[in-house]
Amino acid sequence: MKNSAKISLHSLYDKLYKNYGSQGWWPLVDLKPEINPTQRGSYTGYHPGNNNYPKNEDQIFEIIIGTILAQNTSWVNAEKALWNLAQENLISENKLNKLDLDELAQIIRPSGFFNQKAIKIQNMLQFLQKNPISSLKKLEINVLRQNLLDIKGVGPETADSIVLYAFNKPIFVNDAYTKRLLSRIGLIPEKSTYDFIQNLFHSQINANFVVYNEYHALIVQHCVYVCSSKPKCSMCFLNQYCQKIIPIKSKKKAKKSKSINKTNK
DNA sequence: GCCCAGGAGCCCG
DNA sequence: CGGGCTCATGGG
Repeated sequence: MKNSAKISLHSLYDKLYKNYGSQGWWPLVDLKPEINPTQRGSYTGYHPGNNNYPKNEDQIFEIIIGTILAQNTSWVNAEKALWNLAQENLISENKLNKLDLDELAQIIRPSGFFNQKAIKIQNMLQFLQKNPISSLKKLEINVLRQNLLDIKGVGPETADSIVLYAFNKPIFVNDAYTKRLLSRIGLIPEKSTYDFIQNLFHSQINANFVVYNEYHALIVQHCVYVCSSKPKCSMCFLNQYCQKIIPIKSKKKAKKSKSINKTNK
């Protein structure tokens, strides 16, 4: 287990891309009548089309709302909330500004944490009134990121997702999947901080919007279906590089230290 | 019923 | 600065 060869971040990207291809994030809601809920992004693999093009302000706005709705939930659930908004033609600053907090919360219910997320969306709306999307586009990347981080309810992953996927600026989006994958293949310690992991990518992968866009999306793709919390190591094309191959059907816990706290809770 | 999902804020030592 | 808690729906 320990003598597996380490893979570089470049090589990891190449292998993910070779296996999964372009992910075309960010997935946008598509209200075309022939597209029913079971044909949308979350069901067809998250990426119905290539979204790597300059976005208009409506699309930027939708992505910003989507990043908040997607916090700590499945994209399927976040998309249901977006779908609810879209059906009432509410994915616009003007419309959302007229909506009161409780109405908004009910509409986005499927995304979970809906009371908190409604507040976060309103915080974002206030921010956008002072800082319209047209002006945000002109900001230097780190200034934009910091402005977003100052909004209550926008943490590092959400800010970076907006910078990258809404504004097409090159920044690497770290997340729970990235940490899980990298720690399993032995590239980082399990308790690495957000910034440490992000800096690792920034130091080894040249700043490029398309690459950062695809890289994060590819990691999500791989971790949802293969390197999941109960990983499918036998079908993983990375298992020759992995430090933590978990045999299928293993019912006993690998370590007993951590599970004790949980079961006694 | 339990576990998990593209986090963030807050509190506490 | 790190760890634990809270927020909550929906699918497996």
